[in-house]
Amino acid sequence: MDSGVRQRIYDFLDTKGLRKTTQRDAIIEAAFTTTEHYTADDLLVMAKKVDPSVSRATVYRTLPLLVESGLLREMDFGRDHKFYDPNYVDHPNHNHLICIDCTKIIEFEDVHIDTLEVCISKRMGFTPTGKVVRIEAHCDEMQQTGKCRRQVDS
Amino acid sequence: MDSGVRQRIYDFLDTKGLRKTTQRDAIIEAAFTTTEHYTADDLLVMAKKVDPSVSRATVYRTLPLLVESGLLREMDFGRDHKFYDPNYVDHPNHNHLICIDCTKIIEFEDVHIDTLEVCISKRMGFTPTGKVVRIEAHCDEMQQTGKCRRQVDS
DNA sequence: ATTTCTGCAAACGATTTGCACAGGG
DNA sequence: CCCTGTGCAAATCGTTTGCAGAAAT
Repeated sequence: MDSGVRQRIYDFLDTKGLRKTTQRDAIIEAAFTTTEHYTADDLLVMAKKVDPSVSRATVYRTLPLLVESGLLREMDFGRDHKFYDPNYVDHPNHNHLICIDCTKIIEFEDVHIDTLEVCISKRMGFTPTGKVVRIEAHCDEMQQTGKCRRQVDS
Repeated sequence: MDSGVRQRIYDFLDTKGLRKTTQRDAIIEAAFTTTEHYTADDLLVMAKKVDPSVSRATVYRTLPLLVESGLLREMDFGRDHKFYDPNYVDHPNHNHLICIDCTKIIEFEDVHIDTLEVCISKRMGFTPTGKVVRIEAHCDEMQQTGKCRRQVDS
């Protein structure tokens, strides 16, 4: 976990007059030590490994703070639960491609998309602050060989 | 409502061995007579105007069918409920720009995005089947005049 | 006649919240 | 000390589901 992350969050909390606690610390530690996407419940499990006293309620109360700080991103895939993506810290403009064959999510960046985002917005009289780009696609490998190499998914 | 839409849905239902019912008819009528986005509950209200016997359960049971048929699209904005967008029938490739100032949602199409979708996917070894592009932006008018003309929102 | 559909109301499940105590400043 | 943060358990609320009767083919 990038040591600057915790500092950035505590600066953010400070600005809001919120306190530094062991539970929040454990949740932050867990939230940014992985590069995987996770649900609130996943995070609870991970945070409990850091500090078993962390409760589900605190996770649910902390998540919106992390999102508001801008370091964690809430993702709405078409699925049931909300997912969270900690990788925006290092890759603020990344996008997602979802493999229909193995449901694996691949992150990618593309400057053309970023440029288009601005151009299109400006054309309509807007100044963009963010975007969500999600592509759903079939794996060519699956098409040709009948199986998807990434299919190591849980 | 485009008369072909109902036919297309009933063809779809037929393929699945499902029946034509007055309630489904009312829901379909309501679902595609508007160009607004709506929630399941919104649709219930609209469908009840067509046929008061329509119940919430039937709306919830019909919505996934319409989505599966490809004529209705489920949209995950960051908001609480699921929204549905009936405009993919006429504009299968449209995207959304959300005005942060008035929360209004503007639909737009852009061939460059469509091209990029294919190029980027291919580069990674995929064949795209669909995309979600959502831009969040500030209204320049708001920036300059202090108010957003579109702010006639509910 | 057979099978799917429906409305109703109860169930569900992720998330939120009220409360009394714990802990940071 | 004061005020915020916490765990617990109960509440919330959009959505799903079991059931018995209604409707479609």
